[in-house]
Amino acid sequence: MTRDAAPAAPARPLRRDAELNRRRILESAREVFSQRGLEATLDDIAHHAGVGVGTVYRRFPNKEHLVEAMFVDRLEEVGAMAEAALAADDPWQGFLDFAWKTVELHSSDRGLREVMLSKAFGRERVAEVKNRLVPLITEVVERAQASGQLRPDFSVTDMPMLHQMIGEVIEYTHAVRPEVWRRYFALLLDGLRAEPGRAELPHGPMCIDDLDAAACAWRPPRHG
Amino acid sequence: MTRDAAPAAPARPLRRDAELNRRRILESAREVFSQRGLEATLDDIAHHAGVGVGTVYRRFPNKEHLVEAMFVDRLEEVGAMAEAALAADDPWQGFLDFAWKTVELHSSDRGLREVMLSKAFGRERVAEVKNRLVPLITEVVERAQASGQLRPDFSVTDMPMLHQMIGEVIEYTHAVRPEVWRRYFALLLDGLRAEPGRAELPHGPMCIDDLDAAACAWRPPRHG
DNA sequence: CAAGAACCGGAGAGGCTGCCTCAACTTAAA
DNA sequence: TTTAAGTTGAGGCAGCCTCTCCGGTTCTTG
Repeated sequence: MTRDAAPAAPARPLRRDAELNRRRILESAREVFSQRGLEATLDDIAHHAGVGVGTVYRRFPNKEHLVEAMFVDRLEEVGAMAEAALAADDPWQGFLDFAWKTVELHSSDRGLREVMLSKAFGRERVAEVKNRLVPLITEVVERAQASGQLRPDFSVTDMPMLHQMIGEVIEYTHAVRPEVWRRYFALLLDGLRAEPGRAELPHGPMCIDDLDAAACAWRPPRHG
Repeated sequence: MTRDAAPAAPARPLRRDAELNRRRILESAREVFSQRGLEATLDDIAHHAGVGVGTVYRRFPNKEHLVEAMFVDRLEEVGAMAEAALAADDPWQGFLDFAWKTVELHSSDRGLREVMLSKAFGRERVAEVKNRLVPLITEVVERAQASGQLRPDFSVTDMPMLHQMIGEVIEYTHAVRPEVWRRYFALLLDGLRAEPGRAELPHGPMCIDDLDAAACAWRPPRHG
């Protein structure tokens, strides 16, 4: 559990009810951010936690600090996944597992996806964890390449783009067919093998009506 | 050139200066929408055209009508591309050309991309043109499959998802490496061939710094 | 060369949304 | 019992966008 936000806090313990509320807020933040992304309001989170907005602001100076407190742990999870991939006997299988698992994580947590792919959220701590991830993922990729199973012209910097692409599919379709992203990720992975091959797609295509429904729900991103 | 927006206008000709302004507005709308997407304000467009906002609103009852007037023609272009694809000798080459050309169109016109992939913009006329596109594209796909070169488990409904994926790459990277999307589209297409094969990627990977810059600029989409 | 219809400009009304504050009230803990 | 810590939620403030309005300008026609 991440501690509160004060820089070098003397760690004065919170009053019992306050501590309870703090937990409730964190819990709600996790739920709300994962469903609605970082655009969720602190008002939303407060309401969802059954406390007043003021209570949230008393505990976290602003949204950014809350995000920070929220996502450091989850980012560490990704690190653990990378380590598991490196421990795998078959480098290619390790790579595949890592890729599927991280995308799965993104699919279940919109907030995490946004923190991972943008530098606009979270501050030092988040950036630091992310930096620690880079060499790890690089090795996952290079090991798979060295084993001759991942195409040699693939690059670590392609990884976030993979996530970006599938992230968009998830965003577009989650209300209609929350699992179709697997189809497109499989398609993508079929283009990644060094020895070309075709895996069976793990999910059928959408029908036109699904697509229509998705198009109705979708709103394009807002500026930069 | 699309005419003005009145339902069954008696076609009273505009005054010369008014007509000039109307053209200027349309031209600016095309430019501004294509660069900044449909989130651009009518104020922006007016300013860019060197006229007052009032002038825009005098000519187009609201933003939606302007969008409508704007994009019907461009959508027709896509239809023409599909027909060209059907006329190609090699069905697979036709499919490839169509895919590359449409994505290229999206890459140069953010507004068009948004109109294509969302049902929230444009009204009857746009919807109608889009509907006419469906059977055409279906045939492009099926012809490529019948020739045995496009993988048989591909579906027409996968086409918009391809565009969605690459659209996101474009969005994410255009400020930094406006052409990398080609790399990822090639990767995707490598997963689409029935007979697996590896084409040389038409664009190298980004370096870490580029990726960082892209991540800084990127803001996640805003709700639905 | 009027006269007047059509047109222009752009400040700002009106409406929405989101971040955060504060004064009045409640409660745990010493 | 006292009091510091905690809570609350309406509302201040700021930004953003769509669209209106009216004083002033410009074209066109008789």
